[in-house]
Amino acid sequence: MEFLLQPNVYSTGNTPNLLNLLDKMWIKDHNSGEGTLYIISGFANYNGGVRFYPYFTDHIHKGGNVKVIIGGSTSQRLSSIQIAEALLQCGADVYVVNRKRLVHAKCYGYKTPSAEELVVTSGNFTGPGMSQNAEAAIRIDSNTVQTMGFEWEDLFNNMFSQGWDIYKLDSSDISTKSDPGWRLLYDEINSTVALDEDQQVSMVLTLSGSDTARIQADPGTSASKGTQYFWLSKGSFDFFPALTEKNKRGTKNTYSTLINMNYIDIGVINQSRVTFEADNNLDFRLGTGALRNTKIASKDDLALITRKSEFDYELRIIKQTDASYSALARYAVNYIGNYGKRFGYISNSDVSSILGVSI
DNA sequence: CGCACTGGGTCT
DNA sequence: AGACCCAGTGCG
Repeated sequence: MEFLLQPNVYSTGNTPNLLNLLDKMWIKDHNSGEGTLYIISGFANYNGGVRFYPYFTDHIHKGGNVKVIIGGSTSQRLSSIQIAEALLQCGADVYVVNRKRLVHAKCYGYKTPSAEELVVTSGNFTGPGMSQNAEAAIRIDSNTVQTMGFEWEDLFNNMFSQGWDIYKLDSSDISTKSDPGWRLLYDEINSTVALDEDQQVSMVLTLSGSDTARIQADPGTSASKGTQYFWLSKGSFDFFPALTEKNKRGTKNTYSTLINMNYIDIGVINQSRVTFEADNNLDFRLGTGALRNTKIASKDDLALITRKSEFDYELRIIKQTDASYSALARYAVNYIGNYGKRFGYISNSDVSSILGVSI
């Protein structure tokens, strides 16, 4: 049994967030191909599931099942077209329940011939719900699940027999989207809504040696070879748009998207790719090629990445010697990796007052 | 020539 | 084995 309140506020089992709790339950403690994985969530978006798509696919190819119930609405942005497509492409059964009030539960788990496990949480199957929102979650072990008489199939069957307005989506319908269930889902990519106020934030990231090696390198040298990245935490999926682009060459699944990056310090506006290396080493990387050879950032300097809108970002390097360094660095509260890297978020309005510029 | 890929390393 | 860290290769 394990309880947590994310992000990294309180945990009885050294698990910082819901994403890692589901990692443990579904991937570490469950054998791919065995039984059925279950998801119930009122809200769902692409980045909520991006860590799991290769595993779901593998699990289903080996004979397992994935059953998903998500909320939908024609008037509210509950669950997205993109996550429904991704889950269907994994081979999952996807059910959309019309109207928010009917599904406000968030439960995750699995059933195998020998065990059933259950996570009950406030965290939705979304990027923020998985990591940065303050959400509680409890993982209930199979003995306790059995003792209380919980069974996933009973829960699903009872939900299906309530007479609710439920639409089962079909993978053969992805291109046409003729089923009315699709109209209960919103479009993450082509939507024009402004960011919520709580998403008008900047990421504060301490830079590692590999983050700045190519920035410091001279052109044409061996140290300048390869791609210039900032390595991020996969706990920051929610800071970026849906990572819906899959790799075209190569065999290891990656999920990425392009964002518009305004490199304030050098006056360059470029597209930058943010990539999750799902089948390689779980790297989560932000391409920052415009900084190559510029020498404007050194190890332990800060990158301040400001999200202006869905796809528009600004990047500022804050040197250790800059006056604003300490005021900004204190927002990088999440320790990640094993080399002292930290990241965190600060509201854009607070960035404005610290830097004395309008963001 | 830059960046999508590759595939290790290292610490927990 | 997970998750950042690092140093490239070779493709377009």
